[in-house]
Amino acid sequence: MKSAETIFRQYLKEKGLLYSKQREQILKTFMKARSHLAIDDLYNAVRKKKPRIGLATVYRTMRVICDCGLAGEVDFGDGVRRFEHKYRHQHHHHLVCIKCGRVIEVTSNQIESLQKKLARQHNFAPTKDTMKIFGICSRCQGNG
Amino acid sequence: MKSAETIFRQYLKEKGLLYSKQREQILKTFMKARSHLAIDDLYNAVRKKKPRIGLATVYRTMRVICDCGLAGEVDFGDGVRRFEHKYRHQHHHHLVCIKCGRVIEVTSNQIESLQKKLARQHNFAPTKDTMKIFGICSRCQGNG
DNA sequence: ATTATTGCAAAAAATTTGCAAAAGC
DNA sequence: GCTTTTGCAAATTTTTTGCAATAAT
Repeated sequence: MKSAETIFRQYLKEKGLLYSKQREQILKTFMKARSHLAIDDLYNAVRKKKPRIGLATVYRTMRVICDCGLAGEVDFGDGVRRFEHKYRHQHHHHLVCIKCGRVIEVTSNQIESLQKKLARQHNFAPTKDTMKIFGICSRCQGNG
Repeated sequence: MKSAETIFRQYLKEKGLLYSKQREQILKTFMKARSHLAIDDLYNAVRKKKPRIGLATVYRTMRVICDCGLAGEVDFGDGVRRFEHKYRHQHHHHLVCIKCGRVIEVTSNQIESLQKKLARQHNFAPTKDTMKIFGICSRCQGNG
């Protein structure tokens, strides 16, 4: 299977874009980091390696990384845009704890097929779907 | 069944808040309008009745209207915050057309119960859930 | 009379853009 | 060498906040 870097390089070449040091570093940092990072988290992490990098470059590069399918945007309803990994990650949904912010990833083939069925019933050609359940996670139910 | 206005008034009283002309007008305009309106749509609609109203008042009031359960925030992934009706509306999910922006509301008891099951499996106490399917709607599949 | 609310303008926060200098191919 | 990208700062966009004047009970 192709590495994330290979996918990125091929995508850039295909679109006539360049493989800059900055893009390389941002991809590396993103791939290494935990999922669900905000731009700011990523910006700070990248700055440790490349202190002079600009925030705009991180924004611009994350768009490209999303476009090539290695990352996806997620929104947990708190107004903060986050990115999650899509390389070697299967499609999943989220349980979002409204107390501690923890995010649990879950998969369900049954939900997938119900989604497909719903789309079919409405003659709707689906390209993407998201499902989130907000609530209190097991850890937080114990503490006040 | 209580009217939306009654619910709003009772909520305000209960919280020690006042029933101002502005709040009255914003609720009326919201209740009359189609669902899924952005703050700006609502602001413009309200201004036709009360030209001197401030945008901040609309923001502040919509928060109260959400808090009392008459409206809910929705996000269709385009960076625009919208509000939908929750008065006499059953819980539903959305099919969002990425071409024309049309939003189709759908309900599915099966999905609801799978969501509950998923939550139970993770010892997660759910308070809210959202599901959205993005894709091309039937109308748009015909055109180009 | 007392307290909450308003409109306005200013502040914040998040994201995008213009541009000259630098880097990639 | 030509084109894309970068860093920076400025501009946009969206939302919130401070505050003196006003309205609600």
